[in-house]
Amino acid sequence: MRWEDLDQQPCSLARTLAVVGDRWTLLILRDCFLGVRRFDAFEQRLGVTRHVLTDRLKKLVSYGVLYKSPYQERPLREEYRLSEKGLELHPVILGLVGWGDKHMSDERGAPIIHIHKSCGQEMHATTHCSGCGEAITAKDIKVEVAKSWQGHLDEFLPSKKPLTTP
Amino acid sequence: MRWEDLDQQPCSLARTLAVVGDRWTLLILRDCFLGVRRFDAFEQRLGVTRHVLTDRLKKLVSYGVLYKSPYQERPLREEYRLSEKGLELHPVILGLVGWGDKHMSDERGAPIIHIHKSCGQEMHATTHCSGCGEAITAKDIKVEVAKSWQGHLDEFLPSKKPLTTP
DNA sequence: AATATAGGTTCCTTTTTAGAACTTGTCAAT
DNA sequence: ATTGACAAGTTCTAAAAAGGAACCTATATT
Repeated sequence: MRWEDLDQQPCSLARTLAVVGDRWTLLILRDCFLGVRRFDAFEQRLGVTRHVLTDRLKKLVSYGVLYKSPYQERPLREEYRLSEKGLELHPVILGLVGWGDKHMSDERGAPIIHIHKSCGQEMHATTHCSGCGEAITAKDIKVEVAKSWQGHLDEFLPSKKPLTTP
Repeated sequence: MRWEDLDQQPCSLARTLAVVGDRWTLLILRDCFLGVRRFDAFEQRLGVTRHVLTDRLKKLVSYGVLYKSPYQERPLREEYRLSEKGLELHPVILGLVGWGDKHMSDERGAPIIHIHKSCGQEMHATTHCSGCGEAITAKDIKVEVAKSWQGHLDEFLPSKKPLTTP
């Protein structure tokens, strides 16, 4: 698979990675969620080269994750803001942060805490089934090819034959 | 910021990206969650070069996300399996897949469906507050510097002053 | 007239990735 | 006994991406 074809793959994960799956994009989006909006602010906070930053912001705008909004005229200056589509990446950010809090923290613990405004508590994200509302882990889920894709994805799901003895 | 210092940053997102934030790693982990375990299976499914695959698998093992498990001797052959730590990345995968299902699908819809074994329903992931259990969106959450990090992270959270007029 | 600012673009170097061929230990077939 | 296949890599060269610094443009300030 070539990297530039990622958004044509029959896999939603691959298609999402076509948008956010390179070196700097998720760090840029983290800063967006923290309220950063301007080119030079991203540059200074991330230490990313201007060339790469220009490219990533353009890509995020072209996919509709960010949009440009003018904040002054003469000379025209625009800032980058999360669209509704971009805001919906929040669960991905929370998932990555939650894993890092648990598995990558040093003795000082998590640097940033999240507070649920409506209940006031310090929280981390938990993942639930949209059908029944119960909390889930990886082992609670199985996957299948969707009806509309059957016959076009036959070799995508590995067979469930035991691998250790033929 | 240099890319190789990412796992030293005072940010759990950055630290997680040090493990999973490069081109192929999340696709490799997707395949792990689908049951793929062997070097040549990853290579054929992903079309990644053997050099890069070797490097990424080594990195995932060194961070404890995967572990090697022998499935034959003479000659020794080992497969790569998700550790408990790796299994806990499932919410990240579900988050990316869910966003792609919603925003990157074509007219055939999502290619893969997820079924919650215990309730039997087709599901997608929803994100909840660990404190009160309510479903949340980006706008329900605010962030603060943790007590143990105060004084060391002053310029990390942007000030909340209005940006448009000084 | 010189300097600052925001948001880039251009140029050159270094690092990563792609693509293909080669290696190693073992087993099965000719 | 030799040949070929298999799994899991390693080694090479070429292409693509990222890093780093200087330059550009329009306006506003000193």
